[in-house]
Amino acid sequence: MSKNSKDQSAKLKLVEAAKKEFFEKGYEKASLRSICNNADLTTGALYFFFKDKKDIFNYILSPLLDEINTLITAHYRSEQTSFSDVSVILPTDNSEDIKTAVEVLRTMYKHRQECLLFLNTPDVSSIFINNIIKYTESHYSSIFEILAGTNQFDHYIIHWISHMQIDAFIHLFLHEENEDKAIAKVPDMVNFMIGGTYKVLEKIKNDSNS
Amino acid sequence: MSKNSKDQSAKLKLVEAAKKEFFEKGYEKASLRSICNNADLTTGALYFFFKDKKDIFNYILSPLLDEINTLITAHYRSEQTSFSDVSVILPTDNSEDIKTAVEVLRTMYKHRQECLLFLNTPDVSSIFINNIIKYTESHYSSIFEILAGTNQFDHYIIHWISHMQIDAFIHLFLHEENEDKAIAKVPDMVNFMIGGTYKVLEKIKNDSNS
Amino acid sequence: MSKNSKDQSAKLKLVEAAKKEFFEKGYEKASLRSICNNADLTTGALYFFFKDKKDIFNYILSPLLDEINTLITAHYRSEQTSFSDVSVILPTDNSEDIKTAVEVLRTMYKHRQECLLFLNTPDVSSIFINNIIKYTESHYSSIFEILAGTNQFDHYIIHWISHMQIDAFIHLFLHEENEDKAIAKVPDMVNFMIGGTYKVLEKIKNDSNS
Amino acid sequence: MSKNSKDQSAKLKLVEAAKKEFFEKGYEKASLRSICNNADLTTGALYFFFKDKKDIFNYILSPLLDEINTLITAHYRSEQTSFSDVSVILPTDNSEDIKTAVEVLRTMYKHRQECLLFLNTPDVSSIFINNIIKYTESHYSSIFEILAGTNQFDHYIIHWISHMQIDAFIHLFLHEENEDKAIAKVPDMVNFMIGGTYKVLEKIKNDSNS
DNA sequence: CATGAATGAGGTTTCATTCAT
DNA sequence: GATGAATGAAACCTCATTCAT
Repeated sequence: MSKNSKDQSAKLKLVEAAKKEFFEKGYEKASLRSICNNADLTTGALYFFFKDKKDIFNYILSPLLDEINTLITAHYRSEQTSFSDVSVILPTDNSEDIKTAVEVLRTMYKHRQECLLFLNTPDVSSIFINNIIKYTESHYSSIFEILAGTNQFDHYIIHWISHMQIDAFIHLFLHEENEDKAIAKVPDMVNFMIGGTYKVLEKIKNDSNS
Repeated sequence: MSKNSKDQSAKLKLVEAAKKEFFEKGYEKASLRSICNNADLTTGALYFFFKDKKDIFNYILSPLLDEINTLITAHYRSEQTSFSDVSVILPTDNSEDIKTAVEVLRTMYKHRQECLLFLNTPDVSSIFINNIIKYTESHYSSIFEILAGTNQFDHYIIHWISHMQIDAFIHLFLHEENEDKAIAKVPDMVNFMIGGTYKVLEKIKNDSNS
Repeated sequence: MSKNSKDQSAKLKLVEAAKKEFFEKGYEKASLRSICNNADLTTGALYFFFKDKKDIFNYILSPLLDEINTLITAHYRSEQTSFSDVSVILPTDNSEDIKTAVEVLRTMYKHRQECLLFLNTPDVSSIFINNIIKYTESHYSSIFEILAGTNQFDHYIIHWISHMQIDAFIHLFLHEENEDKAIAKVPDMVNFMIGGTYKVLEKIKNDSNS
Repeated sequence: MSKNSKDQSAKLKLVEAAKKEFFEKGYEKASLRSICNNADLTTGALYFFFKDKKDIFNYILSPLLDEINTLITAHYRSEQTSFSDVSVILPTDNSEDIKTAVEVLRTMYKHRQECLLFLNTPDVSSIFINNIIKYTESHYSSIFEILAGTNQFDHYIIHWISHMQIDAFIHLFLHEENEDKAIAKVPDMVNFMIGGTYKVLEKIKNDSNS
């Protein structure tokens, strides 16, 4: 046991100081010296635990990103197997999508600090987010082709809808610090997206019939 | 006259080199030394033409931002005078908004390079964009209250719709290099937004009646 | 142990090089690059030990200034308690002042190099010296009012006498490198000051009687 | 004639801007660019009129320094011829000295701005002032030997008295902006100096008799 | 006379990183 | 595990000065 309850392991102290520094100043402007000073340690100590600046940054984000990755890949794996009767009234039966999205949202709130940092670092987050958008996009692509009965339409609209869907969750997360309040807003957002998607599908059908 | 057609004025050379550097590396990581080297000039020369790093950055962006500001302020000035019969079929009569948006889009393509740089520099662009979102938001707020017949609803949804509307144009601009192709996609996006907005309004009405 | 007696700690080498540079070129024109070159170190090393240019400058002067401040404040504290029978033959009983002044002089010689640097940097020294002059002035002010029996006289003369008294010690320090020789000259200077002060007091008395 | 009464010759404008800049920032920190900007001219113009930074600085000071030099040299030339009966009551018959000093003081006030600048630039003024002190010193030296009847005394005291005498005028000039008020204070200062000098001479006589 | 452009050297400061101890 | 020292490169910026026009 440590002599003092305020004692933390050096690594933990570094990580805490780094989170603060990275979030406040951004990755580039964050100073390792500053991190070490705030952790009451020297730079040498940091380099014992971490390879370099990127390493400590990744170390902070990896629990969050791993968890999200797990959720997403699980989701898309299960999706390929299901996908049966789409003859429903709603143009998109995205109840599974929503379930996953809510899970992701919960994970984001669980690691709120890290997630804010992540979203504040576009160089890192954009790649990750774009990947998720691409998954979403290919998913919608199949649905659209089935529901519209054609693939003769501008696929940009699908990319955009996918982007918006992901962005909607990010926007929610950034504007509402309370997790439950955020989740309560999800149905409205989904409602909006369904309304929009329905309209778009309608137009595609009209265009293909004329 | 210049000896050689490849000769450009030093200021122009600096600006071109700076655009490239700023876009590739971002404002913070852009190096004035590097800009000057690429422009075949010394750093002293840059400081003859520009006060400091910020100054050359602003110099690059100001034509774009000035033009957009002019468009937007003109738009919102005219809006305060009109706003009469809303008893139309479409849930939102945003034809004027769209006209302005398309004008803004045209301006963005006119200064495409600068606009990409601008959007790539969140520290600068986020403030500007958030302002436009706020304008849009207050505009939608009035419309929603009238069309829904109540203001007893979560205003976050309006903020989000406003955000999406602006974001839609930015997304379009970033993903489509051809101006006319981009503009051709606007109706689809508007269609989507109308469909979504309609759905949201419907729900608000139902909720307020029950 | 160091490999070589010529090895000094890097900080010491920096301080020595800085003393030289600051004294020769003055604070403003002194170059940190030049200091580091002369200390066989890089500028980064300097910034490990010192916050900035001011910091290394202050580091050099503070032992001197702290010692002098201690002497002066002790002197003025004790003075407020004494100050009893002024019915002495000498117009000014400044034996205590002289004692303090000699102590200050000894401190100056103890840190001769630093003191020369200090006096060579008017931006820094003038504030410090003016404070001491002000103390001296208020001291003389009381004495003059008592001895002259009036305060109807031009107080500028007191300010000037105070200035001269302080300046006398500085002049002595700057012109005589040997401490004991300098101190040997103090009585003559005091003698002169007493002669002058006596004359001035005489005149004030005459003026106030007429 | 100029088109406009506000038009000044370019040289004059430069000189006025330079006086301000040099006085406010000191010689080293003064910026030629800044001077030229304030004079609404370019650096090239400055270099048409003046060789370099030193040149414009000297140009500003030379009228003052020339006038003072003329006064001083005239004074010391006349002095070598006079100097006859010293069998007077006053230890030093310095009526001529005072007359010259007052003339110098008047010249200083005539060029007050330049003189403040001069005194604010120790690198320049100290040489000039030391020269005057040396003149004064050699003058006092002769007087002391005659009046004391010996030259067996510490000549430092003469150097110091000379320094103080010059310094007294500078101090007066710096602390009193009104010329007539300043001159009115001269007799008190002279009185003090005479009192002090008398005391010192007395001591020298006593020492040489014992 | 004067401009406007450009140089080149120098300034202070910050930083990630390394390494002997 | 951790320290403290040191590197070396690069950062932004300022300046007196020059010169073709």
